[in-house]
Amino acid sequence: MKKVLLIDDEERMLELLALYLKPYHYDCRKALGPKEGLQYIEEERFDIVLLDIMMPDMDGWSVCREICQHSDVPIIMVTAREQKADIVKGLRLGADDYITKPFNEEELVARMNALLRRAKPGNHVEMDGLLWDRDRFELSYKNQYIKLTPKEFSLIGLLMQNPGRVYSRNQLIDLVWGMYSETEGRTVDSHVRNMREKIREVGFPIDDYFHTVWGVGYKWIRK
Amino acid sequence: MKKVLLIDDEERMLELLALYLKPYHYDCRKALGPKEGLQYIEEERFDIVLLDIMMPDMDGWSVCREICQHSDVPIIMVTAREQKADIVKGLRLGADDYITKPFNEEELVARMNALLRRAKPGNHVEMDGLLWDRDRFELSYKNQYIKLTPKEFSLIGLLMQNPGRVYSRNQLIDLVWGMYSETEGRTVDSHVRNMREKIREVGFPIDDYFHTVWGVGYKWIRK
DNA sequence: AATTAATTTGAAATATTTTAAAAACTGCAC
DNA sequence: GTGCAGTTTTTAAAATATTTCAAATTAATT
Repeated sequence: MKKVLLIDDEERMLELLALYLKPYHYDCRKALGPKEGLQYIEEERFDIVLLDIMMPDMDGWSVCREICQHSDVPIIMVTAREQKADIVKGLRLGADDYITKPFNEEELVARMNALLRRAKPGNHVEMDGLLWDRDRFELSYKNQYIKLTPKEFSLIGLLMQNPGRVYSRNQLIDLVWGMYSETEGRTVDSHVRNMREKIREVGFPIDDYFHTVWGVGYKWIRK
Repeated sequence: MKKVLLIDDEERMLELLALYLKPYHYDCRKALGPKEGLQYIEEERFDIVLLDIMMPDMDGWSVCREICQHSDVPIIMVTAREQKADIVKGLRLGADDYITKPFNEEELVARMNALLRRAKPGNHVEMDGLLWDRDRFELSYKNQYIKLTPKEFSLIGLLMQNPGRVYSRNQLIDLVWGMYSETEGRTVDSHVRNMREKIREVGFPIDDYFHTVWGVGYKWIRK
């Protein structure tokens, strides 16, 4: 499910956009105004941003530039019809496309998909703000990076990608260490401990998610 | 220099487009009609295609579909104004953007650049004063030039153009040395060391940007 | 309370990266 | 061709970081 960030200073427009996108199963986050938008950008990872460029507080161009500096996320500008000069300016600043109000549902979705299709797909899972990203080899929570060792990283990745499923110590060794590893089961415990500690430190409620299943092993539970 | 394929069935329109793009140093190939266009696509590699969708011989949609099957090249449709339904259709078929006739030079170029930027890493990247420029084969920091060997130059370029992504030693060898190189992974380390030293010397805080990911490889992080 | 399992702890064993220096190679001028 | 200067690769050591493992402690189960 693709995560979309909607930035507009009109509550009504946010609702409208979200309504349009609902049937397509996008996961929409609504940001009322540029400040809130930028805050979200810093805290979470999005697949695409829809940005209204006519906001009074801080102009859309600044937001566009800021976003580009912080990440590579594709941006679609939402703008009033017939302002070609502005459009060119936006594309120069780093936006990828624009759509003019009033717009129709079909075009909006088509443009979003065209951009998403071209953006490189990554391998990642996200749970309540905790983001596991294989390509970056990073685990982060609200833009705080948690430095993990390779074993810790693989371990939590496996569990997060299969929420609900219990893995015994032996299964974990087979899957993370590789089949026929000589490693003993108790070793897993050490890595689990170290990992839990590191994640606790950044404020993520790891104990609500990463559970010990007594006498069996460990599991990640989806809230 | 970016290679552009223009497909239209009017000689005049081809000339016009080429004329528009001339000052921007694109390398334009003109294809008169869809047949010729598809032939070029099969024979050469282009960075972008401008496709007129109103052609009598074979309709633009088929061409669009064909091109997408043959390659990943970004496509901008050129179309008469106010045919929103058509636009949506095109975006679904694999086009990335459209522009309506009559168009102005600025918008055309802006759209092309936006697409090229996303499709392919550009010819130069800049991070906090450190400038990597492929055309000049130069890395510089605050107007001090850092003399790098070819391997060092490619290495840092690859990493700077994909900030955040981890590259394993083997991936780096495939990408920088070329696939099927016999070079061993440890060799990368040597080049990394030499490069770090050279960049450190001019005062750039390379260690804040160029990170070792223990047990995995190296990555460039965007601050 | 007895039993069993999980967690913590720290130190030893392993693995990886960095450093440094030597060897092999390359393109170029003579 | 030969020799040179610079580049690239290889190699081996020292420096770091991770992984393992076993003993001590704590927690859960019966």
